Amino acid sequence: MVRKTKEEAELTRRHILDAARRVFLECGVARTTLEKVAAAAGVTRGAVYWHFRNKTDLFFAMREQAILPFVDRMIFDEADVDPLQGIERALGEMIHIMEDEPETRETIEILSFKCEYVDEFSGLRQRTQGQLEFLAGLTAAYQRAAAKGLLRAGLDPTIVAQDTFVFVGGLIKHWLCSEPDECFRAGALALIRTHIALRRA
Amino acid sequence: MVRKTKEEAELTRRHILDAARRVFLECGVARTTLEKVAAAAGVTRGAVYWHFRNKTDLFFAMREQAILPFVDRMIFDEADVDPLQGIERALGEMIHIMEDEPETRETIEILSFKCEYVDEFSGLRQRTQGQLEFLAGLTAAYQRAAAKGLLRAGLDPTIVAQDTFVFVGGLIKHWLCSEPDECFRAGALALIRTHIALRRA
DNA sequence: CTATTTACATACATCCGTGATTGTATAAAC
DNA sequence: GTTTATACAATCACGGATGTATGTAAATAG
Repeated sequence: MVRKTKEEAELTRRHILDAARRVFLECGVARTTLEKVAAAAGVTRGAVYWHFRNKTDLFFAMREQAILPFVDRMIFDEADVDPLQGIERALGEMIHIMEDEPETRETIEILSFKCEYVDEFSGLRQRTQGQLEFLAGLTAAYQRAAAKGLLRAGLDPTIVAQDTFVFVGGLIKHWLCSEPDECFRAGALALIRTHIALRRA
Repeated sequence: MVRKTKEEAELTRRHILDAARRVFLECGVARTTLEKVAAAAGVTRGAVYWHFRNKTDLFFAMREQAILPFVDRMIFDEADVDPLQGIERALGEMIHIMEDEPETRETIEILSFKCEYVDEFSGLRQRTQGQLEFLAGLTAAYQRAAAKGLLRAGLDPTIVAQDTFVFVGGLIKHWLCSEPDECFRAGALALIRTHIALRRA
């Protein structure tokens, strides 16, 4: 049997994407061969080339799929009574996503440590749209906190937002570097709590 | 003329290392070919293979050379009257190194965005000895600050040290991502100042 | 029921990077 | 002054990855 129904084809497409993530994670993007991906997906390179133009296309497709749920859940509620708590909740949400959504975590791990930002990938390195929105959301939330008198006196909402933005970048990096059983992971939420508490009036 | 004197040979070795850094930075480690490195250094692959066993060897040699000065200058003075200011100075020093030592900055940029942590490189990803020492130094400095009553009440030195450690990781990442003329770079020192000020009693 | 398109598998041509081998002129050792 | 080791350059053989071209059987359209 060769020709598949549309639903089956969509299924193999997903299989290929899943396989790509696994192989990217294990071999790195550069050393990943479409042959390896195909084998991991139980198909041949023909199938991969049918669904994706080349490795780059496959990479971006995988990225898109995993990044979407991430940004969707990183929203700061403008009607929040306590914006600082809202920020803390959002950061905690990040940790939880990485904890119990392996697909997303693995993709972030690939983007962080398993690919080289050159040529067609160099565009990803500049702050992406999602990152800028996140920073903007942080800034707005801190401004709302300041307006409510919840922010410690003398703190510039813009600066603290950048500080938290930087903190998040480092947090993700170190969280991914640490082993699953390492105390750093268990302490991540405490770290976030301290981070926010430092800014509270 | 083929055979060179020892000093000349050492010079070509340095040329190759410099060229490797440039090519790694532009092409990424994976897409860097020893032919490119050789061409950039004005020699042939024969010379490269004479001085280095292979690309991995060359990579680690480049890394060692640039990382050494970095850790040397990241020392916390135990006799410091104001440990918090000592930490602030150390973090500022990092920024200054990245600003006016292009070799070190480029190497860190390669390590951050231009190589994939798989196989022979995966060992670099776990916290290295230098990183652990840095974290230990931070913790000790914060403990000294706490003992002197300089740390804000209720703060655990271990936690704040981890927080600063995470902050540093994020700071380097975002600093490298930002363009040289971007306001983020100019504001880095202010960010560090705020970061420390938040912890002061 | 026929024609056409789909969803792949298979086969092929090409290039590119690597490592090893060989060649060689000179510096250094004795 | 001869020998030997050095510091490369030049050449070669090889595998491996890519993209494309072709084959094909079944699904779908008409």
